[in-house]
Amino acid sequence: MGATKTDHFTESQNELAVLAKALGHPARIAIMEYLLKVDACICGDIVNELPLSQPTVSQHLKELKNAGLIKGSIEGNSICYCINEPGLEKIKVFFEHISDHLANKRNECC
Amino acid sequence: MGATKTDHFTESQNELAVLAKALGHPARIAIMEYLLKVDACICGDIVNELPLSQPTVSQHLKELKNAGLIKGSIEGNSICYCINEPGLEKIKVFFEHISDHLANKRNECC
DNA sequence: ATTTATTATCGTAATATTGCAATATAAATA
DNA sequence: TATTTATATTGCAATATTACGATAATAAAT
Repeated sequence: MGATKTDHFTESQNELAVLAKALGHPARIAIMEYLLKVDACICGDIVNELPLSQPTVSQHLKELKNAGLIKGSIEGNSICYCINEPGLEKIKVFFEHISDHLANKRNECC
Repeated sequence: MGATKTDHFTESQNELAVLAKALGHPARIAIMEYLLKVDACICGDIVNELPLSQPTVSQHLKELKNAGLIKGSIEGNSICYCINEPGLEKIKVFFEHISDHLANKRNECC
């Protein structure tokens, strides 16, 4: 045991879970926020922005990339990272759906 | 090692990470979707809706509750679970911010 | 070609998560 | 009160995540 039973859930559920999981670490939230703040593809200095070692940051970047939340391209002898919109779009839609539901019908039982 | 360095990040970053992490499992996405679908506090049959054992579902419910995404109250000899709006609001705002940023300025470098 | 700078991978230790059987708890009902 | 019903907790095994030092890989600059 210990492994998630992904095959028992829908593709959509697994996809959302992967995206949410990728954001489920403060370092990865910090990376996303930084990429938004500088408003550009950022080449390099993400490591300097975080209180973590270079290998650890590299690993977090890899996870965000695998989840489809950021993308990176080679730019000289550094790598250019930026936000990948399609990935974010999926989560955004999920929360929009939730908001719609909650706005339409307020159940008061709890 | 192995423990997340929460004290090196801001409160907001940790808070968002906790919320995202709670949604980072297909079973918990499924629970949220079910609570939305039935559009009511649901008393009981969540276990029947999921391909997991009762203790496992109970544990997932606990995690969603700890993260502030759902709330539960005792209702006879069962428990009434429903979505906790303030918790969802925080993540929604995070994604709205991201959307705004991306809408305003499209960088084409990647 | 060698150095320098930047990012990725490997190896490993510490910790966390996932899942379930067994058991406990609490309320309703016979 | 005993029984049923619904949910929670405990304990444990399997697996995943987090973090970093050491090392490798890559590409520009010298």
